[in-house]
Amino acid sequence: MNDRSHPVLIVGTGRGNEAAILNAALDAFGAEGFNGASMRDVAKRAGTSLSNLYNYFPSKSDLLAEVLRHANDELSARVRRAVADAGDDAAPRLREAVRAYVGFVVDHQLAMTVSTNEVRYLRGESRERLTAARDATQSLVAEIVADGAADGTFATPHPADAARAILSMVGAIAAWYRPDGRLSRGQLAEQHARYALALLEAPLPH
Amino acid sequence: MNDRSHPVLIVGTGRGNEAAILNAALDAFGAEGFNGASMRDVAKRAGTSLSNLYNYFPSKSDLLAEVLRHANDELSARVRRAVADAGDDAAPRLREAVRAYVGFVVDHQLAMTVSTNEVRYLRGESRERLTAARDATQSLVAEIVADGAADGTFATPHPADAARAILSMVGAIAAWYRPDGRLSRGQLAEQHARYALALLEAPLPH
DNA sequence: ACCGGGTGTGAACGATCGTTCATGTCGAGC
DNA sequence: GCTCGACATGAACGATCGTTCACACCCGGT
Repeated sequence: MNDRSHPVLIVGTGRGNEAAILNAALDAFGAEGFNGASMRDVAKRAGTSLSNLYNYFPSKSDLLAEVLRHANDELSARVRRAVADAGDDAAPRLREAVRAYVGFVVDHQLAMTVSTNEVRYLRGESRERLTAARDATQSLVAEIVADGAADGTFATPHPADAARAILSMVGAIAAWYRPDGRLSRGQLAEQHARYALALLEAPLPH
Repeated sequence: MNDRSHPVLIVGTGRGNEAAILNAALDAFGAEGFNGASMRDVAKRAGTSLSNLYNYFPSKSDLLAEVLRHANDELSARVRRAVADAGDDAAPRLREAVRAYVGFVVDHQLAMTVSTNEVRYLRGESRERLTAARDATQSLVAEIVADGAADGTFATPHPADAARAILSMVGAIAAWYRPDGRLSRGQLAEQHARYALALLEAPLPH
């Protein structure tokens, strides 16, 4: 049991069963959807009791919010790290950002799926906090595109929307990717980096 | 009431309240998700009684399956029509296919959202039937890409996956498009047609 | 005149939901 | 040795769920 094809998203948090509960919630929400999964499902997957969940999270919604926060934190950290090591030119910076983004989607496919499909079930402040955090992550890519468009590296006449198109295309990988499929993790990242640069009308190697 | 910014997806079907129920189910599933929306919600939106729904559809799942079938039928018809009038060359054929696809997403944003987000709650035969129908629709675009790659119109080294990337990018419009936003329906279609051709590494007008 | 099927309704069933509560254990700090 | 908070449990609450049922209305064919 617990033999996964991907790294665990949430590691020890200091509190007793918190990480186990969060990972269980990720699995449950991913398998059945937020409304389809019950707190009893989450408890069973986490190997604890139903009522104990409420010692860690005040409600099912808060549990979802915490899961999504951890997912975006990891994605954001990966993209930030990749871009920081990519020099100053827009093209290689974008290439590395896309490769990092694809890497997250492959490594944490379920987290990406839950992030895109279930965020709409959050309400109020937690919804806004998460949307803002996700926008910040996406801005990492959008700024590279804007820089490249400004200095002529990217010739696309619509750079502002192109960033969103690229992120949509990359995020959607989570909906169809299978680890045992035709494409390896590396090939997938390479292909999508090229798609992104082509879409931006950047010069490509032949 | 019933003052919509988009055309109604399902029109009269011959049976009494069938179309009203299907459109109500589309609205309910779109607003709350399949598991979040109740049959009582659907009945209220359709202006009929809870038990009467079961005179038309044997279960909530069958109701979802019918909604998704109508949505894909309309999308498929639009793309087919557009491609049929687009001549023989791959580039204009792809352009018209993407424009038609974007047009559907804009005109039936909720249907597109429900189609992508809720299809996973179908099980068994209805799930397979719908997946097959959706694959057939997507193949309309995939075949154009394959033809264009074969005759050299599209220079991308990865044509098979490029079609999926394009459809992901276009389908994702449903997640963010707002009718009162910066982009008109026509501009959105034009931009995405260009994104698609650029991604395929086709020659572009300057 | 009657009858059967399509269409409609309100009440009800058993199951499951998110959440709360009373209670228990256990180890760290005084 | 005692206390207190963190962690854990099973039972229970009221609400809501999908579905079924018994029963009515209406109308075209006999």
